[in-house]
Amino acid sequence: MGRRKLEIKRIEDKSARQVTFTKRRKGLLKKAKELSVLCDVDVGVIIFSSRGKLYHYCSTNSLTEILQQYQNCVAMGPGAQTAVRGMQQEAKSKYTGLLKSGELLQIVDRELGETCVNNLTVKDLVHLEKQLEDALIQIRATKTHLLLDSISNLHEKKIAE
Amino acid sequence: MGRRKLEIKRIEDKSARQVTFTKRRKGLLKKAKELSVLCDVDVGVIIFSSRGKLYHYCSTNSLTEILQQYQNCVAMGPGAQTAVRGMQQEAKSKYTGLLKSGELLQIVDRELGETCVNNLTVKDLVHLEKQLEDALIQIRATKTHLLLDSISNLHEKKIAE
DNA sequence: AACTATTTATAAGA
DNA sequence: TTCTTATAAATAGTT
Repeated sequence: MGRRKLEIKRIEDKSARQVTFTKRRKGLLKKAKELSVLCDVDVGVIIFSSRGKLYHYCSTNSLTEILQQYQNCVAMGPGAQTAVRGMQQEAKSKYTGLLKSGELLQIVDRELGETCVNNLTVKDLVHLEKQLEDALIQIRATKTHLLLDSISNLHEKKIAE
Repeated sequence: MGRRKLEIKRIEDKSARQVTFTKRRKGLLKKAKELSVLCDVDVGVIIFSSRGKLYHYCSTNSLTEILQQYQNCVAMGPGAQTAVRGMQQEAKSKYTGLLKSGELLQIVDRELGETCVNNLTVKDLVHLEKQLEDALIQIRATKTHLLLDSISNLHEKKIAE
């Protein structure tokens, strides 16, 4: 739909490619929205430009929700969801305090046991993911704390000069 | 683009809605593919019909990669997107195989050693943080992969009925 | 960034 | 439903 019929292959001219990207990206996102509204379905579109910039559309709050639907489709039954949620709560209350040396990691390791990752269930992975996230939060908080301490020290020294 | 101009709102007639869904779904997936080829970008499209049937397109091997990128970009600020990309490349080359049982965690734990977390340096924490991030990326990729596999299985079963 | 000649998508009809 | 066709919409090349 233009002056000429365009062969569908990579546009070599960088400038032309960029222009086409802008036009067609807009078009695709518009059509995704129209489809979702007209037909009352959930639609998600993700576009990563070559420079790593993200463009997206989704009919629900976030694509994560759509992923959640994938999970819901999984046969395990509706009870599995509640279980996962409960497990996350447990993890949260269990590790609210400061991360002791390797403690959390040991726990994770123990739970992982000798199981090969190919035999892990989604449930296991969700659990592991949550624990790693908690550990990261702790690590980052500690790091920030240390950095702020260093800045304070420097500041005091400067004042003392 | 049809005999009449169509207002973009839910089509109430069920039959007409189904016909439009079939047509526009095909169109959207085609346009997604064209965009990805013409402009050399990564594109993912997920469509969930109201009956829970899944349709999707992705330019890379699996939706897993794109969803992974999306998850990371959404979790962090938009500025961190480029950094994430680099990190993922690094993690990918570092842990090309599957994550062995607790292997990475054992490494982290060993590096943490007997040191109390309060005595760690910022450098140590940055290192630990990085490793946890890598582990998270692996876990998430594996989880998404499992989920998509489950969907495929379900889909096949449904077709088999 | 706008324009417009054409192609493409598709709404309604057969 | 599938195929057809008139028309709307998207967009390639131009200015």
